[in-house]
Amino acid sequence: MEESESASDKPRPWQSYHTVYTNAKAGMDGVDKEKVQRVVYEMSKGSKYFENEERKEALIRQKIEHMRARAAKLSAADLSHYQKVADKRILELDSTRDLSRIWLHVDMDAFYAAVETLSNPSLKGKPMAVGSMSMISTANYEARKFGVRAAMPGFIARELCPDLIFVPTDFKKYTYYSDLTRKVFWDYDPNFMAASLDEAYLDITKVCEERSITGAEIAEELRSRVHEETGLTCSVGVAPNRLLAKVCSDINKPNGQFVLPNDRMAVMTFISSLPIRKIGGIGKVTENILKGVFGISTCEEMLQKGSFLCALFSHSSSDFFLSVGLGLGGTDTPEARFRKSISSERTFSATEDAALLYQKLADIAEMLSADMQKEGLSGRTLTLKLKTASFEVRTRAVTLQKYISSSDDIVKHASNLLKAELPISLRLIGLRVSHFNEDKGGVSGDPTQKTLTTFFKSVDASRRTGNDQRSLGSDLSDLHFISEKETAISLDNNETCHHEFGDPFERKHLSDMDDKNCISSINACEMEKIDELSSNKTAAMVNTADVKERTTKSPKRDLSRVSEDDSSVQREPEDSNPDRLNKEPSTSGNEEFFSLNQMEMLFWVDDYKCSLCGAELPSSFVEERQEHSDFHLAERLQEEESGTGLSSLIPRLRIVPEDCSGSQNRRKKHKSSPKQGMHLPIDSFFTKKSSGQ
DNA sequence: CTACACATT
DNA sequence: AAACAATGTGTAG
Ligand SMILES: Nc1ccn([C@H]2C[C@H](O)[C@@H](COP(=O)(O)OP(=O)(O)OP(=O)(O)O)O2)c(=O)n1
Ligand SMILES: [Mg+2]
Repeated sequence: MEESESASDKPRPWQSYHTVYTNAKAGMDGVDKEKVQRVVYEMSKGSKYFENEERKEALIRQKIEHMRARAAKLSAADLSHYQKVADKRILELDSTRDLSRIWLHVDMDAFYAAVETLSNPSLKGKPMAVGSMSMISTANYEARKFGVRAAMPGFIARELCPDLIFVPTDFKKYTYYSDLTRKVFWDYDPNFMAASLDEAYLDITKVCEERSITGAEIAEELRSRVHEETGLTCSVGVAPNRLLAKVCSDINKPNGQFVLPNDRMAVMTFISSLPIRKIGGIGKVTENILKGVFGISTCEEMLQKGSFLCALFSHSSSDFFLSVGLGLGGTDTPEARFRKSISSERTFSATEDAALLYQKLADIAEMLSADMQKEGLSGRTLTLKLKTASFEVRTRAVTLQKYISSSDDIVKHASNLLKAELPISLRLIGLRVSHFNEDKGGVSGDPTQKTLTTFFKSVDASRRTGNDQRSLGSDLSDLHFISEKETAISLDNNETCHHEFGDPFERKHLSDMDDKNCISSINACEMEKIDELSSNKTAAMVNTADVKERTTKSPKRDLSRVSEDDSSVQREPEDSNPDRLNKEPSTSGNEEFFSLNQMEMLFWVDDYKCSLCGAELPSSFVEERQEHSDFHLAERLQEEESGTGLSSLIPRLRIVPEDCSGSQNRRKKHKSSPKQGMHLPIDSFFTKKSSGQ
């Protein structure tokens, strides 16, 4: 506020620092962005963190310059060619539009903060943030008025709002309330996809039909039911696909809803003036690049600049951008995917003491190994992640001949990787294991499928548009199946963080955009479905409706993890830990879902009784519930097994195909697959080569 | 495959 | 004083 200087000559260095904290977000209406910018800058400048941010920004600026130069070099002939390419792709994409489904996205308002206020009403009306001085998970709307928001360090937030009250995170609480909301969601779509503890996607097509009522009415009813059951408010978005529904739920947040009719014209009108940054998958960097290089700020401009996008970006990236311009998104259903990697990392005060670093490494290996054991995982690729004292991140990986999972094996190989980096001053060490064996995909026919998939790639790939992905399994009401993980961490005191897993919604792609290509993906998803397994045997039993065509969603598992770490704070019972670190309850529990879900759905009636066997377990017994669901899962798996022949299964089994290369999407772009050149050879040549010089 | 970058919660 | 953690995905080489 007051930057009282009227003088225009005064230097304002903070204006050059681009924080993400001033981006539009619900509750940021009357915020004095200039002040936030200045305070964040003042609190940041001179720090190692800040210097690294500046370095990264400089690289992005370079990237933009480079792309600009390439765009400027395109000849009239090139542009003419790409215009044709773009027009053709737009037509193809548009032909995949499916306006037959009605998707609803629910997003709880200031979730963690709202839950904390329920348990401590005295917080009502006061600016409050959930998290620590190091990191804030979220803030209530009173605090947001000051510019305080998720992902902001607490010490900076306090500067913006001196009276800010800090409340440590308590995942058990959030999981409990999340389960309550899911119970409501389940009534509208038993196959709903949970995107995180506080978000979910529901395909309400069927409910609307059966009850002959509109999406708006369902939204209204669902919101009031959620409020009745939990005392919490949420915001809803209803649209023809998930990508749009997600955007819509943010429009009238908090405690509001927005319905986008299943009408092509309505969609195009809506999407046209929409800032691209509102689309999931388009973050700070992508926004800057599209704006800086092509002057694109709104979705409709994606179509207008289609020729440039096709000329400078990879096929998948440009397809994604074009589909955004058309307002396309995922309308299909499920598929659950299994985790592809598991990792653990820790931040500590920077040190260059090799012995100390090796000790930290061993600690992390221990935690990771423990997490892997909980899920019976073992993998061949080990990746060491390092963050230097200057915040520079490095990764070093090795792919082994054999699968490893023991702490000793991990430490052994990780030490070799670290050794090559010494001497070095680090502030974080992390380890990730991927290339699993376990899950392997067993189940019927995977191998075959993969192969086939490969072939199809070009072909069918087709996709269906949109895609999102999702994840989650969905359902299950209670159990949180899905798992979301949230983690909180703590550093010194308690910091917390968290996060959940993903939601997969729409796109992913991204990547670095670099000059040539970048991003991509869009559709995708498809993939094989696992269904084989699950659906087969089990599915048969229950299925709710069965249908949706194929399997319906399967569950997904998820990942969750936890780590514990040093001490710190609380942790609850074990695995799930409390705040600080993350936690999530479940862990292995998730896996079950998928099967459970499909088949019968294990559900906690009245929130305490198992729908399958009547056993009573209050939702606060997170772990116990997991074990319980595991038990049922195991039952099902056995049944399945006998049928399919999987043999070892363990709890998690199912695996999905996954394969490394990405089957699903196909689009990965040329890169990996040599073959695909078919469709875009021309583009590729021009794009990369000729223009690039 | 490896390394890196981006995104999301 | 103080800037997380976990996962997925794309891409270049
Ligand atoms: N960087 C982030 C983003 C989110 N969260 C947590 C806290 C949120 O309560 C929860 C849900 O995320 P949302 O993005 O939906 O944010 P909120 O629900 O808090 O607020 P909103 O009202 O904007 O949805 O996830 C977090 O810990 N760190
Ligand atoms: Mg929310």
